[in-house]
Amino acid sequence: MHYYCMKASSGLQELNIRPDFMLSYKAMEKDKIKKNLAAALVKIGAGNIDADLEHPANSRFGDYSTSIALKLTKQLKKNPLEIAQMIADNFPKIDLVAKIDIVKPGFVNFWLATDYLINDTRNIAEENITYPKFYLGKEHKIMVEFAHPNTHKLFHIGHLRNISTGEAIVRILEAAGNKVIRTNYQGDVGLHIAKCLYQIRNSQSAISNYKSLNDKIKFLGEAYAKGQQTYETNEKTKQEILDINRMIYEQDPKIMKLWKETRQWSLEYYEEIYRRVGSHFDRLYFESELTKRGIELCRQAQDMGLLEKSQGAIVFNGKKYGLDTRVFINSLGLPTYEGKELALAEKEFSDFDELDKNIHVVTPEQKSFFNVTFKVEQLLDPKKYDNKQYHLVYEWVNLRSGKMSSREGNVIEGNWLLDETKRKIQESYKCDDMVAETLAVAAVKYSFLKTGTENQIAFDFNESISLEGNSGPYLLYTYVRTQSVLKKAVNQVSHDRDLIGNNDLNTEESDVLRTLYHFPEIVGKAAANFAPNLIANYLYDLAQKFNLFYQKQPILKAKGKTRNLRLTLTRATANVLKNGLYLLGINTVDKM
RNA sequence: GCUCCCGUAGCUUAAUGGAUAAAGUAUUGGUCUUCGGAACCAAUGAUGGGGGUUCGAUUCCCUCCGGGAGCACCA
Repeated sequence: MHYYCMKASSGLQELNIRPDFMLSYKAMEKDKIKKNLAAALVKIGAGNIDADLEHPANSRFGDYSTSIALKLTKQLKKNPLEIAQMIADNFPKIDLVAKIDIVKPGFVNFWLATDYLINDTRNIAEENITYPKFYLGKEHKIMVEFAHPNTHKLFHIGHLRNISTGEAIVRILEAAGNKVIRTNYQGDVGLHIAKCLYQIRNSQSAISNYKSLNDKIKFLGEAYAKGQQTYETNEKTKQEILDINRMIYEQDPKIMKLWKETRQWSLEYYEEIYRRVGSHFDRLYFESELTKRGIELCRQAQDMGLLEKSQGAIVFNGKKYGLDTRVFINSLGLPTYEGKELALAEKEFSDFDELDKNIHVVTPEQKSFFNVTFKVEQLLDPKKYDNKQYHLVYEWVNLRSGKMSSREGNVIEGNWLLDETKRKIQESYKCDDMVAETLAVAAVKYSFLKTGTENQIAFDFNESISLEGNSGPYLLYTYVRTQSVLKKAVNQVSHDRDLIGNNDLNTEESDVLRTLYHFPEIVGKAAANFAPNLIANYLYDLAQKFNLFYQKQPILKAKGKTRNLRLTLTRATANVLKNGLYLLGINTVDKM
């Protein structure tokens, strides 16, 4: 077994991933070339160094390329082309490599033997795909905490981006060999709820008036907006809202009935959305279950000298660590978000035995919050928390016209977006309800996932949710094409049939062939960088190449070996699309 | 004021320090006697400004400009 270290992106360096837990590849093409390249480098006197080896962006530069010769000019005191030639001359002859080229400034380009690639493709066509392993510790166990909508509020398109990202991260890490625990932390106490409940208590309409889930959620949203308004403008009601907030924290029976019922509305509403987008959770955590333990842990931290009293509150003084100062227990004696986080961490790290890592999928404005709480946890119990917590930043979904805010009433609800997309699909194309639903979810999820998590999305319905070009429906359409062809292929490809020896491929066949085998590597990279967009981009590239191949090269009308090869390429493309889309949390359809 | 993130074609986005900066969309023109036109081909069009490190910078460093976020009792 070779251990293969993948370079972590800058954001990942703070994970302190130990090399032996990185990626363990089972002898892939790349490892074989790397090994022989290393041998050649020793031979020419460059010593034991790790050379770069990548797929060139342009396929005319071969399947793999290294720029190591350019980097060795000083050390070897030779010009790069000379060094490149020496590397090529000393590279051990192996069947895998058909050709080595030396190019301009000093690149060494490797061309893989077509026979090998065809063999790979045949494996993929038989759905025999092995992903590289990516482990973050010896337990191979990771918690991914995502979605986290707060009760009594709308599930908006920002949450939709979160849940799409979180779900994809979960599936990718699972594919990379980990046991993944899905959790979801929801705020069901706090001022936003007090505002909402205050308004309901003081309104004329009884909550029993609202029957459908839709009406209930709409009612909650309106109540919150009004409560928010009076909180800001009326000092007297502000005090009453603060009282209600305290009652919720203290689980005062006078407010519990209303709180429980409205909270349940929210939870049912969220369950419906989770089902709709194909997510589920192993454990839902709630702020309300953390109040008591949060206070206890803060007291404990205070006794240890980690937290201190300041202006009636209990705070963490971050200055000596270069961090912000933040409040853990406010001057009313209630635990803040920070205080409760200590109790959450304790639960999360004991409910499922030992974890290698806990990944929190959360927007960037909570950086300061996480830096501080992670620090306090680590000081509280280094053995338990050291290097275990990670804040995976995903960025906001903003509107072209500006930020969404409930105050402005321009919050775009997740369900609305899915419904609108579905409607648009059904207006433009003939397809049944199930297919339209799958396509809508695919279009929405893909539109979020194709962008890197660290980029803000400027959302515009007509432009963001596309059904053509680089879109979810395009990938599904490509998959449907493959299914259609494969169904019509009366003589299924016989995998025993010798495809090898048919090396005279045309450009389109070759391009598909030379893209298919990247798939496991891409999944490994996506896992190591927590970057679903790498898979999205790869699938799109593959789909484009397949569609061009499909356009120019008849599959079913071809004869003999050519037909078999083309069918194998088609089947392999289908499998990569299906498996890749699964990793993105997107279902395929056979007809559309 | 301090800290962090982001500035790539009209718009939305790609690009482990590598080769001619890649797509979608929009605009214009083309492809159907052919396996699904939600497709394919072509044209037009870009790294915010200025320094630096390097054989090589969209990428790393400095600075300026522009956008976003955070910095004590919200979550």
